[in-house]
Amino acid sequence: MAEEKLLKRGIYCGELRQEHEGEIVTVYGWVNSMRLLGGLTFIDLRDREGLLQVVVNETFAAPALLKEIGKETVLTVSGRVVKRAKPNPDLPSGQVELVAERIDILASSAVPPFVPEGRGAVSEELRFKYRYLDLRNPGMQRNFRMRSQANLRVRNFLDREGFLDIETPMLSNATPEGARDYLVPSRIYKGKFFALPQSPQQFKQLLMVSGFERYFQITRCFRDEDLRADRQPEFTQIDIEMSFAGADELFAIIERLMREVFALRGIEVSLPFRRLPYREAMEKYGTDKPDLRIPFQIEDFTAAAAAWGSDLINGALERGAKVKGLVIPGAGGWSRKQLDEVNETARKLGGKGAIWMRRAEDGFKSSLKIAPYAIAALYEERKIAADALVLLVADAELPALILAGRLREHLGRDFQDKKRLEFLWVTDFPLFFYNEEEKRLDSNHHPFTAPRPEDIPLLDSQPLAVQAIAYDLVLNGVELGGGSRRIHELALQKKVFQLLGLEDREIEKRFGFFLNALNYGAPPHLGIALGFDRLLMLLLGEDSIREVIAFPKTTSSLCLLTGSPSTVSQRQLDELGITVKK
RNA sequence: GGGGUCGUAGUUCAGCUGGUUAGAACGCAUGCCUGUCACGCAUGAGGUCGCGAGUUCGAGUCUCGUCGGCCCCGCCA
Repeated sequence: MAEEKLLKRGIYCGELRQEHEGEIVTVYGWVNSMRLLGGLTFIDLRDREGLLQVVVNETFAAPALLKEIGKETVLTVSGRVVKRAKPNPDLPSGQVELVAERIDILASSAVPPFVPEGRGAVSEELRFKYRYLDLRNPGMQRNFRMRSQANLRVRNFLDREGFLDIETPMLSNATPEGARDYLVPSRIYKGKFFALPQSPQQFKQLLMVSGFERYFQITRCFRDEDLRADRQPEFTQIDIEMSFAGADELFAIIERLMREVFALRGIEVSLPFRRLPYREAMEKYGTDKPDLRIPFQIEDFTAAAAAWGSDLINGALERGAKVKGLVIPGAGGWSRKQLDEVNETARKLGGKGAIWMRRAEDGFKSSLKIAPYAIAALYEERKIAADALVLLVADAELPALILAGRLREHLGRDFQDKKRLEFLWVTDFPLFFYNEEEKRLDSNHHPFTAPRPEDIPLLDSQPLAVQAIAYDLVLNGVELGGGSRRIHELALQKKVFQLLGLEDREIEKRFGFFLNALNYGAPPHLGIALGFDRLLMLLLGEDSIREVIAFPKTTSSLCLLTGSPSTVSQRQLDELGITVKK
C-alpha cells in the first residue's frame, strides 16, 4: 500500500483566528460534532489545540462522503478561512470558519461509547476501559500538557540550582522495611529476585558519597499497597538529595520550586512556608498533614469536663481519657438529623461517637446528659460564640486527637476556601515509633534518617523520645513529600539498624554494601522526595491523581484497559523456575 | 483484611410496600431541512436489569454469595 501523502500542517484547528481570514489552510483533526442542515453541513473539527467549524456546501461534496463521516472520524480538510457572518463567542476560533474545498477521511470511527466532551458525565469505569478516548477530553489534554510543562519547569529550576539528573536502577533489591515490594524474578539466578524501587533512597545517598553533591531525578516508584484517591501502585517522585547543606537551605530551594511550579497557572505562592512541629500538629489538628484552610482546630476540654457531673465522662476520665473537641463556627443551628449524621460519621471514622453541645432557642442542649447551666458556663468561660457547635470526643489522648482530627477534616470541607493554598512544613518527627504488632521499634521515616545530635545520647535510654531531623511538606491536607537529614556515620547507622531489631547478619546481607560506602568519606547530606502526581493534582484542582496519570490502575489495582495483571504462559514460569500456588 | 456506596438500553439515570408489555433524556439508524453551533422536525431500532444461587404462585425490586467501579479504615519505612 502506498504511503498516504499528508500535506504539511501549517496550523492547528484551534489556532485559527480572524487574522487568518482569506488564507488557504490544511487542518487535521477528529470530528467533534456534525450539524446537517440538508444542503449545508457544519463539522466541528477538533485537534489538540481546540475546535474549528468547517462548512461543507452541497455543491462541494457528494452526500455519500458525508454519510461516511461520524463522530470521531479523522479528517483532513483544506479550504479557505472566512470570517463568520455570525461569530461564536464560545469558541476561540469562533470569529472564523473553514470553507471546505477538499475533505479526506483518514480514519473512520465506530460510534464511541462516550464523547470526549463529557468527562464528568461518564463513569470512571468506562473512562478507564476507553482511556484513549477519555484522554481526548479537553480537560485531560490540559492536565497532561500541564504535567509536561511542570516536569520541564522542575528540571530547569533544579538545573539552575546546580542539581544533576542521574538515573538509578529500576531493578534492585527488596527491602526488609517499608512497603511491600514488587518483585521481579531473575531468570539467570532462579529463586532470586529483583525488586522495583519504592524510592531511590540508597542510590541517591550513594551518589552523595560519590561526590555529586546535588542530585535530582523525576522517577517512577513502586509500592505494592492498597490504593486511594492519592495513591497508585506506581507513581512519580521528584527525588532530591544534597550534601553540605542544612534543612533551612533545602526548605528554601523547595519553596522556590513550588513557587515556580504554581506560577504555571498564574498562582502566586507566598514564601516562606509555615513550620509546625509534629507534636503541635497532632495536638491542634490530630494529624501530621493538617489542612490549614479549615478555620478551627482541636481544643482540650479535659479539665472542664470534670465539672460536668456526667457519669459517662467521669468514668472515661477515671480511665485516663482526654476530652478533645472542636468549636465549629455557625454550626449551632444544625438540625437534629445533621447532628445524628455527625455522630454516625464519628463511628465510621473509627471512634465511639461524638458528643455535641449547642445553644438552642430554648436554652443550652447537649447529647450528653448534663445540666444546661454547665454548658452555659463552658460557653461563657471559653468565650464560645452563641451560634457555635461544640463537638467532643473522649478517649485515650492519641485516639481522641485522631478522631477529632478526622471530624475536623470531614466537617471542615464546607469551610475550605478552595482557591487558597496552605503550604506547611511539619518538622521534628520522632525518630521511632513502637510497632505493637512486631513488638519492636520502627522507623517513622526510614532507617537512614538522622536523629538530632543532641538526642543521640537518648538512643539507648529513651529511644521513643529521640527526635529526627525529618520533615514533611504538606499542602491543603495532602502530604506532598517528605525528607530528612541522613545518617552519614557508620557507627550511628549500625546503631539505628540494631535498635530497629535487625540482626547483624541481616544488616550485613541487606545493607553491607551501603555501610561499607559510609566508610569512605560520606559527606553530611539530606534530601527530600515530592509526589509529582499529587503536586499536579493540587496544581490542577483535581480530586484524584488518576486524573494526572495517563493510564492509572483502579482501586483494586487492575488496569481495565489492558486487563493487567494477567496470567503468563507455563513456559515463562518454567524459564523463571516459578511454581504458582493454587 | 474490614466498613460504606454504586452496578437497569451505546451513555447518564428513573423504576414505590415484589405483580401483566422495564421507562426518560442523550446517543444511534432512516427520511426531511442552506447558517447551524446542545440545530430543528418525523419515524424507528436498541435491555441475559453485572453474574450465580435462594425465598416466593411471581424477583429489576427481598436474602445470601460472587465480580467490578468509587470513598474510607487497616496498610502505605
